[in-house]
Amino acid sequence: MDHSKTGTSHSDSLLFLTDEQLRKGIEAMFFAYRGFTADPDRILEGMDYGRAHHRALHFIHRSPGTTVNNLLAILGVTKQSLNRVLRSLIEDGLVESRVGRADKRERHLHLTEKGADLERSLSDAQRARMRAAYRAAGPGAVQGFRHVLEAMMDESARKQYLSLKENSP
Amino acid sequence: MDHSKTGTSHSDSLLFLTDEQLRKGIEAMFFAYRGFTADPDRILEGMDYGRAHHRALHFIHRSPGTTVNNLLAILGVTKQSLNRVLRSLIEDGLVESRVGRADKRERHLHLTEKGADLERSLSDAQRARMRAAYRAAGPGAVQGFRHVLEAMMDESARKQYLSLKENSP
DNA sequence: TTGGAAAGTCAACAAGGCTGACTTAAAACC
DNA sequence: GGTTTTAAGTCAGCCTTGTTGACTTTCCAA
Repeated sequence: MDHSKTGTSHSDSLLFLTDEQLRKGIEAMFFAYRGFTADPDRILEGMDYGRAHHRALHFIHRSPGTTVNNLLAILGVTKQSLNRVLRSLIEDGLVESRVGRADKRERHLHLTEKGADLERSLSDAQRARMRAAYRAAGPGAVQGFRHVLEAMMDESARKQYLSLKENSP
Repeated sequence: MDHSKTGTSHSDSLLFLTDEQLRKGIEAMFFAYRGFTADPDRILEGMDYGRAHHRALHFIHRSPGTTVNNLLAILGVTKQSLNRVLRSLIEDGLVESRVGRADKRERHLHLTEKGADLERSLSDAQRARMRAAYRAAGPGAVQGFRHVLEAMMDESARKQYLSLKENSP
């Protein structure tokens, strides 16, 4: 297989896709993801919580009343892994677990006021960075950013991403 | 603080930056990063290696002869953490560590043929996904994608990202 | 020649993934 | 009504990848 730049570029209808360009994109993802998680990580360090707790808080906030099974599917982790995180959040009074009314096997998850406070401080920080990045890149860039990211997801992730509240495109 | 949609949108010269939009961007990063790492992860599972090994191989490939200290700065991990990864790669004959000529304290890292083979299979998979995403999103989107990601990085990460071989913009 | 930087090593630990086995309760099925 | 399936939770144990702290060896440079 030929991995030189000419290998993909000359035979390709989209000439801009050199391996060089692709490598830059890959590295951009790597470095940007670090920035993306840096602010919440900073807030959480020192507390007993980590990135896993942040993710749980985010998706419970986004979809109040979601079930444990739902959350498992979204986060893509095992029940045991999530349970550890969820247990500490419930014990500390950040998350409330309510027995389902229609189906009593299910537990519906909600943030308490305290949980909502932490979630807000985390997402404020993350949104601030995202907002700054969007502003710096300009309106046109935002659409492209989202398009590429959506195309990069696995099928199942894309479905989860697109589901729930559909909003203005 | 007001976190409703109107809180940021009405007083803002860039009207598209609603909290809703920002949340979508945040979730896009989360789901896309999973897709981004999925293919290499699949290749590495079963081998004794993980994502940390992939990262080391990538940056040694990109900058042959880089020193350990250099690599530490790029990867943003501790010496001990990298050392464990590097040791196994060297023991398995994927990476070669050469004593520096000018400064014999330094070790310069190179991929062996075997190491280059693995690196190639990993980056082939990752590039294929990136290429598909770029194609699906179209030429205009790629610029926007990169602009937003670059703006999202920390200062130090951005410098590292922009340094080394500068290529066609 | 001495101080300090670069590299490596050892020990111990934590977060957050994983598998496998098992319980409980409730729903769904036949 | 009895059986099977499902949702949740738990226990035990493992792995990877990150961390800190203490220490040694090498060797450059002031």
